Amino acid sequence: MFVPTNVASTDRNNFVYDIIDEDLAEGTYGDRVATRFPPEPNGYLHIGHAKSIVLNFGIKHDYADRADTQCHLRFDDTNPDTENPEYVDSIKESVRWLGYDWEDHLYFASDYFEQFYEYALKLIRQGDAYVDSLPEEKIREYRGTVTEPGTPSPYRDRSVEDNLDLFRRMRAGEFADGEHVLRAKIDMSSPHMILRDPLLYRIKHADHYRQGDEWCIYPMYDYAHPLEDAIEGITHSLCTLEFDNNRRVYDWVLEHCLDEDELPSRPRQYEFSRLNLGYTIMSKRKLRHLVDEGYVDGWDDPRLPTLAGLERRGVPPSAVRSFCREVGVTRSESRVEMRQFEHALREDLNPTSRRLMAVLDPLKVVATNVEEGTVEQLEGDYWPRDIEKDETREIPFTRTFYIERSDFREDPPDDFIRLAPGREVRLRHGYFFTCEDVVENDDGEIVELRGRIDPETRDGTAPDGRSPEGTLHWVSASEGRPIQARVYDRLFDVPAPDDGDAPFTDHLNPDSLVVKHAVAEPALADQPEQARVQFERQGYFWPDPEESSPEAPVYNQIVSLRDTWDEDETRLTPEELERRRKEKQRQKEAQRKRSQEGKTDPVELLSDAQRERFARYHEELGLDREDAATLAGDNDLADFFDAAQQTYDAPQPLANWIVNELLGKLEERSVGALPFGPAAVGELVRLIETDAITNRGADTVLNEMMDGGGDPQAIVDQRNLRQVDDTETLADVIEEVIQEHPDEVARYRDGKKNLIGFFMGQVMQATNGSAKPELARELLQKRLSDA
RNA sequence: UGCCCAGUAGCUCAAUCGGCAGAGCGUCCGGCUCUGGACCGGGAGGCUGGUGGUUCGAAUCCACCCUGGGCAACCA
Repeated sequence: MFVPTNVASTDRNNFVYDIIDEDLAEGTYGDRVATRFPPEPNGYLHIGHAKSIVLNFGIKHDYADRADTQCHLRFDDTNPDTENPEYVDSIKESVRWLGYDWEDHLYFASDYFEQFYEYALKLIRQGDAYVDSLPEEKIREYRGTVTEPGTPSPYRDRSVEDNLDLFRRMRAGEFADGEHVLRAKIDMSSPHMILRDPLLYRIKHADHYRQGDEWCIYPMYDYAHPLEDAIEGITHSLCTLEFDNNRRVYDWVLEHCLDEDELPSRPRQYEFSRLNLGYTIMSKRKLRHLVDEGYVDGWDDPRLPTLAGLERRGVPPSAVRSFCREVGVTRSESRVEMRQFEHALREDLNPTSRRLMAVLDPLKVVATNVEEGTVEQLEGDYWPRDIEKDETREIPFTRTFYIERSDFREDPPDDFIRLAPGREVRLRHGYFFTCEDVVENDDGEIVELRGRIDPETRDGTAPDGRSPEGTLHWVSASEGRPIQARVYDRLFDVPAPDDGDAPFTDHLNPDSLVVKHAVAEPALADQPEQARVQFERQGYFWPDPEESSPEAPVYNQIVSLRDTWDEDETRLTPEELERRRKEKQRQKEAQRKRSQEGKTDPVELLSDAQRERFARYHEELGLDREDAATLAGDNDLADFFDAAQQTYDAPQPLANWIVNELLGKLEERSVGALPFGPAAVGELVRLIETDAITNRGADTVLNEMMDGGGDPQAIVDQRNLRQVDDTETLADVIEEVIQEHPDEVARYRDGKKNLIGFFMGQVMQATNGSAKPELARELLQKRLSDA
């Protein structure tokens, strides 16, 4: 079991953690934090799911010291057509592999079928659900489109008795598939398609892998999911962005199924963006296609982003966890570069993998001054000097050995620091070697290199102090052991194989798997079972768990070493960076133009009646165009504005406040739902305009009014928000702030003038936001420029 | 031509109540080195999608616009 690190819990904050912090502070759920990972057992898990698993189970660990936490593994198995136990097992296995433990919180949505049914009866009795007998196409037709409202089904107004009877008979199996459905009665004309009477249940005479033929009606996701969360006492229900729309039904279901007293602590859904990785695909359907059509070797093919594939490839689960923490949790869609994942792998593997030598693409080398048949045992450290581990192994050196074919160039470029004719290199853990001859076959292919070692350099240093630039790995020809090395590259050769019109299989990278007949030093056979090792200068490898055997070792490359010399087409050269920068600049410029061209006068968006009101606001009251249009465009808001003028007749300041401040705090509420009326706002604006309070003080007052109403003047008195415009008082405050922040003062005087904002912030904070800002700023600037 | 979501460094993300625009990756330069790895030091890279507004002060609030994505399954 892994122990979460402090880094993970304190540094890796995200908006979900902010929400949990707040709920904990307010006691929304007491001291409970319950999350869940709810896969449907219809496929294998992939790296995208890992993000969700790490988020959900990570919360359980990160909050364990502050709250009563749990994370459920729940199979969302409400569709009998696609689900089966094989997937259940593989999912459990992958969650465990990632290092997480659901303890005794293993659940199946199918266990709740009876409860779902009871809740459905409740909805019907409340008049919130009805049985619709329209055929499928008609339902679709009646739903309307994104631009046209839907029309109610003729069955929408069936009596509660009829609905109850029909629904019971649906369950009893009296009807064929598709004859009836149960629908929520919400709003067929809602601009949110999802609220146009969503389906709750459909008839499906199918065997369920856990329930058998017990049921012939099955609940839909939108209905089942919120109830599953509520039944299990989930507090924060985290899912991906595409469920954003569904949240409206989620809330509706809970608000109509749960009792009044359960609502304050009901589960809430929050969405985050799913993980997209470059050069691969993440859709279950497409992954299945690759497996079924034989493009890859099963769900656990090491090239696949499935967790089973990563496991087989040798990726350490700890690396997947830290990768997921690194990419973070946000609501903005993004595509993470593969190199970010590779970096996480290397970071994990570097301190934990022994170094060994293996030549993947062997080129024969003969050291002519070494006697034939002698085997000299050299000693080699398993760990580089910067890793504090001290272990060695013996490495046999012989007259004939292999080096990497790519480590020799007959005609080397300037910056090539490896072997070339006449050039000396260091053999890792061994002698300096100079190449003297190149032997080619009839085709002109290099088949052998000949040269001499310097016997004085056995310990890696020369008596005369010379030191070759390059160091090569090598393996004795007679003592080395043949192994098969499978070198993997990205599965696709484009960053986004999902995009575009061409079938995604067109972008398959033909070189995603290269099998090498390699040779490794003998010590490789002495490693613990399934040990991950680094083949020096190449990458990290481990034995394939399925196909490797002591007699015929097969090694998978987990990830290559970072290589700053080899040409890599995905490498970001300075030119490429410059190109991208310019490209971005161009796009911004183009966008600017388009946004200017597309700009419309907000007045054009008004109806005729609203225009009349706009004209009055703009021409008679003298409001500026935008404010007038914004107010006129919202009848409730405009009424509110008109009423507020009765209290305080100052149109433009009132409009400013209502549009710029009140509107921002309203969010989804309407002005009618506020705990205070227009008179209070009129009063508030009067306080500002008469210089009784500052804008910032007014903001504090408004916030308090948003929570519980109240009289502005009373709040001002109670919270002591009266504006401070007394020079002496302010000077004292400023003096104090300056004394407390000598560093910032120095930096300000050094030229970092925008620190004035910082100082203003301090002054405002010290005065509870009631310092007269213009005066404070003036005094501050004066005081700060005094040397 | 509806509703919802999102635009901050090349990439992924931060930025407390509106108050100093930062970090990791990548990149470049230097150091160290028996891995062209790792490590250490330093640099470059930003009109916070745009325009206007509110404010002493806007990445953050308001309006309009631009770009990208999601939603019209008896899938989840």
